[in-house]
Amino acid sequence: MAKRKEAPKTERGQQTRQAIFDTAIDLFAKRGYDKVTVDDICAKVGVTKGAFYNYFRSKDQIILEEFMRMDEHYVRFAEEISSLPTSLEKFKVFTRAAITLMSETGVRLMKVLYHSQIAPHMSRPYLANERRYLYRITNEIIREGQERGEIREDVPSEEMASMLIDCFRGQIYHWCLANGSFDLVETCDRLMDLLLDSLKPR
Amino acid sequence: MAKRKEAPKTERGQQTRQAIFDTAIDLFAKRGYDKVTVDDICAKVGVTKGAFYNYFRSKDQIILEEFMRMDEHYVRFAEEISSLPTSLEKFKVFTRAAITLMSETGVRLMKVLYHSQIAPHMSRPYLANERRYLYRITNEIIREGQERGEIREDVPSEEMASMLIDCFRGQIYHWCLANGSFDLVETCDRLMDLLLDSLKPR
DNA sequence: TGGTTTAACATACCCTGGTATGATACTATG
DNA sequence: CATAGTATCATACCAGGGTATGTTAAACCA
Repeated sequence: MAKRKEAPKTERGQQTRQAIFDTAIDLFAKRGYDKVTVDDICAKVGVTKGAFYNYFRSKDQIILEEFMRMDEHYVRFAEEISSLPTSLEKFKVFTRAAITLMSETGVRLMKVLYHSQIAPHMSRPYLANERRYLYRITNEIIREGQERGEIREDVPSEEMASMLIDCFRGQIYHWCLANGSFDLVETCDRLMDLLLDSLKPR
Repeated sequence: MAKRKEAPKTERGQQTRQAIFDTAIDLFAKRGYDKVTVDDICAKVGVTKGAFYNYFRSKDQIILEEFMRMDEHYVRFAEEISSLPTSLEKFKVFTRAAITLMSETGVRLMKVLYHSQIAPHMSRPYLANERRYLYRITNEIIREGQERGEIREDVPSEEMASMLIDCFRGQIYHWCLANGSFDLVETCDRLMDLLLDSLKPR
């Protein structure tokens, strides 16, 4: 599922791959993604492009992999909300945690991600992969809410989840466009207030 | 405001610029944006890169300019909805017209736009320019609705407009990610049903 | 009319992400 | 032990967007 180009098969390969990854993330954080060339990364690690492209299919993929790790957090969030009384509250708290995570990740990294995911050659963008925990958990919250009669049932849960995620994603996209010049969490809180109303049964 | 690199100052310049623009749009439509090089465009026009970059600051800007023309349509839409009875209906019809326009523009072009607008070096993205007609008109509809008591007043109209636009933008982003594999207008119609509820006064 | 400016291009080049291919060294197998 | 296979990397190269620097020719003055 992770779609890594190819996992290293030797101990040495593991280390090289890891060194490339760590160095890249470090340099990106310091200078910004577009100010770091693949050659820069390789030079600092002490290898050449041959090594880089043996383990990563593109420069973008470094960012994508860093982002995919974030998905792991969602599972933790899902556990933490299990005790909340209503589905609406679960949705609210879970989403807020996710947005906070984005915010902490920083606009620079998020911007690179949102940029690369919509690139012309990108075939199966990770962001839209409905098997991600983000989708599965959101869908489950909605579905449960519908079952309990706390959420309107005229829209299938999958579709509802997708629409809601897209709404917040629009805010994130805007946040990236604006280079993080407004508080993402705060804005999404207000959006949440709007959306929660529309979820209640007719 | 248009931020064109530099407008031609002679008749000949006008024609060259126009020829480059028309040829580029034509080639993009036929082969797709990323399958057309700047040299391709220049070759067909019969000039060199020197001419191209004298009139356009980047390859992306061709797309952006095509898109900026679409903004003109919004003014027409705004006139057409002026006779509708309620603000909610105005918002609904106006937004639907805008989305339909995107849909007709095609996912290929929209994808290039959404991709280039979020590029690392992009400083003042046109999409987020709040002086665009899209923002001004939407804001005016909301403001009027609040004045009439048809729309909740606990959120300032500018902020409300921005949030709503972002919601639909999230759908468009998703649509681009999915390479247009679902019906954008239809999906946005369903989203509209959700959002309208949440706009009503508390 | 001669000199000066400047718009409109042409030429040559750089930068950088990505690829194609080859060399090396380690491992498994007969 | 010889051979084949394979993972890891190095070298050389390409493509394509973008830039820096001329060169030409028309317009504009004095």
